[in-house]
Amino acid sequence: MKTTMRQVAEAAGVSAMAVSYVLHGTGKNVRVSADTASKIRRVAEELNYRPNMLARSLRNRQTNMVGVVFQHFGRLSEQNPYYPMLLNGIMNGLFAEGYTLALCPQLMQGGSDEAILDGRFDGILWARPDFNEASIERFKTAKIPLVLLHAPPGSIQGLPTFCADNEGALRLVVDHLRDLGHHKIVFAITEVDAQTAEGKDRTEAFHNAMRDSGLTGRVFVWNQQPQEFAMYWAANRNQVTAMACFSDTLAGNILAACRSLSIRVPEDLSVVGFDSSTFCDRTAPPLTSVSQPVEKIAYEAVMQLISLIRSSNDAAPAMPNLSVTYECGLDVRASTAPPRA
Amino acid sequence: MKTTMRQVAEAAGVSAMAVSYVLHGTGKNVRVSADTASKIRRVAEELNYRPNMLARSLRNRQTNMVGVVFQHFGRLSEQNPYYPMLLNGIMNGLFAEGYTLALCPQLMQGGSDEAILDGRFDGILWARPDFNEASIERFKTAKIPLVLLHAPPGSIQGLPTFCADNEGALRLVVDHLRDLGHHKIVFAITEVDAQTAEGKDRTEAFHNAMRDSGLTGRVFVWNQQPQEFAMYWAANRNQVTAMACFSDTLAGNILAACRSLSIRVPEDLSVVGFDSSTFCDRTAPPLTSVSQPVEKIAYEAVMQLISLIRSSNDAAPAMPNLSVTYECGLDVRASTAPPRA
DNA sequence: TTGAAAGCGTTACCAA
DNA sequence: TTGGTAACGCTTTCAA
Repeated sequence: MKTTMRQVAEAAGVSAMAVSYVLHGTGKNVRVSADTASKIRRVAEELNYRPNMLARSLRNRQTNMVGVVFQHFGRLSEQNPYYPMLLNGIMNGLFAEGYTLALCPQLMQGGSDEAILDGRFDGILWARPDFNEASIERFKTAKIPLVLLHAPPGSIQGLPTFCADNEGALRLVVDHLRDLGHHKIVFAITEVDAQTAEGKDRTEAFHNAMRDSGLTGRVFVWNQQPQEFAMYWAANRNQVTAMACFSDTLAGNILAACRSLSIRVPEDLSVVGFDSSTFCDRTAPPLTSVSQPVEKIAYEAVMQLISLIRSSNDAAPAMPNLSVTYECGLDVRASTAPPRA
Repeated sequence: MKTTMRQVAEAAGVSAMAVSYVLHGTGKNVRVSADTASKIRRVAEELNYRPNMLARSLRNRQTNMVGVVFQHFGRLSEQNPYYPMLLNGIMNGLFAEGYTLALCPQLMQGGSDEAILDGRFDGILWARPDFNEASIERFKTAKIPLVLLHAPPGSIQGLPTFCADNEGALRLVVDHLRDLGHHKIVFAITEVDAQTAEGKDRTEAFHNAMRDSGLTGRVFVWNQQPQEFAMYWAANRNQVTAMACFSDTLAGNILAACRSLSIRVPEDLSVVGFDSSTFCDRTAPPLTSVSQPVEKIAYEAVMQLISLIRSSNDAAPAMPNLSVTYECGLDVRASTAPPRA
């Protein structure tokens, strides 16, 4: 049997609330003499008392738990270190502030998101790229602190969003390729990613950057089947000398597809990834890629969420409309080169 | 304001427990007419009622939450996909059974492990390689379902453990290297890993395998400083033609160190990793490595934990002494070859 | 300075 | 078939 506060109180010859005050600093109208306090502490120690968090949470209406949703259509990639980096940022932020990170099936498996509302979580970090109007609406009416990652600014009104500066990033990519002499540049994206807000944002950013360079960009939506890539290449080999990819993972798959089709990178095709993780140093050839501060983004989103949680009791809720973008860089490696004459 | 069960009951003109029965199937002695039931459901819908999980957990003494401890001295590696694989296995098991995965700071940051006992978790999955006698003792007395990963059989009595078959794995490695013609084989391990139970187990397994092959094995404990490796090589270059490493990550670092010292792999030195993740295909040269079914191990450990949780209410607690090991394979890639004559 | 009592939202037990 | 009552473990308010 677990020891309860009452048992401690009884054994120490005091009331339950004295114990509560001494051990948790609760109750402002209460003063206990130093003697009593130390006696309570000793008795608690002797009885091996452990406060029950459930009861405290129920009473205090706060759980110190944050729900995190980061699953991207299934499984974590084994190749792309994106999620470890994301988790590092999240854990750094949450743990330093004493919050527990929870991944709950209802949130992760995309069933009903009632779990958001059942009192389990003080706040939600939505780090998954897919969300639709209906869920956004529920988020807003839920009145629970909520922060979104991967949500391009403007895609959502009234909720704080944290996202890479896709516009600037794709400008870097296009400028780099154009400076190398490329004109026939294609943006490659998977069918799945193409449906996310960030997918749409990067696609649009690509078009904008191309237009500003006086070029016309085209998009290759790939279902990740090898034969589909072979067909695309057969039909378009004269229309494309460079591919800017939505992610490193996709770029890696394209490198593999090129290898099996004897398409030489970068001689026949330049390839650019997005994320610039350690993964890019291991590919053959090493992958030129957009770098974004994943861990920093995650960390700052978490800290914003925590401040939102802490101020949610106050009268004036702190700026729920915050929208932060992060500047990206371009790490040039060996997968890009001038096109063949 | 959140709608409570009582409000639903009042609005429907019934008692709270009728609501509880209809919505959660609780209370066996209770029958409600079909009319009443549907009315209750309708009213609950209208009032947008959401059951409060905290209250239910407090009352039922179960949270459907499992605490997972997997942090290995700091951060998740960005190179080694070990943790994504581990998490995939854990999430597959937990989510399918409706459990929430929690990472809480007290458990992850190695402070006091009181969080184990404060009622938050139905069970604990200890997936971290470090544990000492004292913590084991607390685990046992805690009486909370607990399963350990990375704990070699025999290292812990009275708790279920799930682990790779290190003995067989290192036999595969030594046999492979011996068959190639190697005699001077060294087991490489980091200082940190050397202190874990699994580190000790693999070291011992290496010695056993070497002895059975009529060889004498030596161990290189590396603090991961480049100059330390340079010194080791300068002093031992004639005593070592092959290194069996504790992990892929370590093997990767050794490959990098070799490159900077112009030590050719595999001509001058054969290197073997442990885990055989996708990481091994990306290294130069691709890394020969022991394969272990990480995801399967994690999944089955989780399922065992869940069955332990479910039977912990029963009279007969289900075999707490289970100890499972998993057969490993050897994926031969390009980092091993016969030694130079 | 201390204690008694009333909740938080839910479920189990027992009477009706 | 129903409903009251007590309890889960803690904290706050109010009274002593």
